[in-house]
Amino acid sequence: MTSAEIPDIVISRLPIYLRALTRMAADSALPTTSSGELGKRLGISSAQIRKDLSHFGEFGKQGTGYNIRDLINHLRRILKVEHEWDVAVIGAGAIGHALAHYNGFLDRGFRIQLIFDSDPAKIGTRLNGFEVYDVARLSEMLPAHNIHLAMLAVPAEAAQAVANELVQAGVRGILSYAPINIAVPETVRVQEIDPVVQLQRITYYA
Amino acid sequence: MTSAEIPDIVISRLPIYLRALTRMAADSALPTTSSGELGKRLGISSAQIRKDLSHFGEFGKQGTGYNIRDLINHLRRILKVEHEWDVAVIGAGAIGHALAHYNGFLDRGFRIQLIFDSDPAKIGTRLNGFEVYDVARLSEMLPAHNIHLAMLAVPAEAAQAVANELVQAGVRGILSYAPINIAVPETVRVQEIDPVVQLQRITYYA
DNA sequence: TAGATTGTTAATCGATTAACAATC
DNA sequence: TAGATTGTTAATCGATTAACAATC
Repeated sequence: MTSAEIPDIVISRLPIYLRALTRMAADSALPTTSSGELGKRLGISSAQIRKDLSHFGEFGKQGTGYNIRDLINHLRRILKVEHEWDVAVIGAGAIGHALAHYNGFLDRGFRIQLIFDSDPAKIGTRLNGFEVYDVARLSEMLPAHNIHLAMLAVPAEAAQAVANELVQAGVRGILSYAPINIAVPETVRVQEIDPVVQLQRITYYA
Repeated sequence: MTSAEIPDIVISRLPIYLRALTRMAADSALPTTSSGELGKRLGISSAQIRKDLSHFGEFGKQGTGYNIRDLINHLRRILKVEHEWDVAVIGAGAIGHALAHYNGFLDRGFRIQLIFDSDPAKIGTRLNGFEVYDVARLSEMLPAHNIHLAMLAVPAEAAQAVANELVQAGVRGILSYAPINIAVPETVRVQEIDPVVQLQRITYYA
């Protein structure tokens, strides 16, 4: 009954639940919600939500539903975002720039700490207050700052090589914006964001 | 036997296959590949790749595998990206800026045509050569330019209202960067990109 | 109490995989 | 021919849903 056996498809829905609940907490005066209400909002069946949550404990009350703030706290703990993770951004181009300026990270568990680039013209400049460091210093600086998460926003040609360095530097998870499949040891988790993949999932149905 | 009954999970893998094949075509001198080779590259079983493709036809040859260029063309046709789609970007902030400068769209089936913002300071300026238009002109300009796809890069508070306007303006698909669940009629397809959701899928396993 | 909603069970539904005849 | 690999079938595996006793 370790967490290892919980299906990844379940895990992938938890951040969606957490996001919707956080919004409900901000929008609504009511302290509670139900699997029915949450499901309607997300287009998911109430049974699926209850089943998903049941992998982790009993968070609701019959007749009443779920206390929103409590469930938020449970999900934060489950997803390990009760505290902030320090994150490095690799690549100070347009995507790195957008990431550095995005203000939606902090209250959802992530704090950008370091930004790297390989372009001498960018190294030493500042991006939203962050100094841009030489990517050559990855292996030195990530361990020194105890950083285990990285967002990869370099050109596709460079992505695999940089990913290798990240792994060497002790990174355990990579959010990759490069439109390629990067290969990493199975101890390292990769999630990728490729807008074209998402767009093509739309056009198929056109 | 219409395409409507093909599982969405299958559709979601096709852009990944297409992307990997395009890379293989560029990298390798060999004209063919096999489900085994492609699967190894993507961490997917060869059986699954053959099964997925079998929904659409017979594209391979026993003993030989698949001609890479042919399979690319089949997938482009299936995903309806043989020709480019004109796309609008709503929001000329950091994300809109990154999208406007991204040069990975055109050869994968998408061409940014119009950019909108609500900020008077941005309206009329240029972003990578594109003029930024007043978002109030959405409902006039999208139909005039025959645009049915949009990338939504506005603040979360504005996202639902803008999505409503997009739907009104005849948009059939939305790629949303807003960290909320936007509600649309079921004739409209939405895909969302939320880096925090992806990061939380990583930290769970930490 | 009556109404609402949970957590869980069992049934259903759907996706993945193993295996192999066909054949290049 | 021998080796390789497809497309497909059937079996297996896993996820979703319907239903309901428990209970707030």
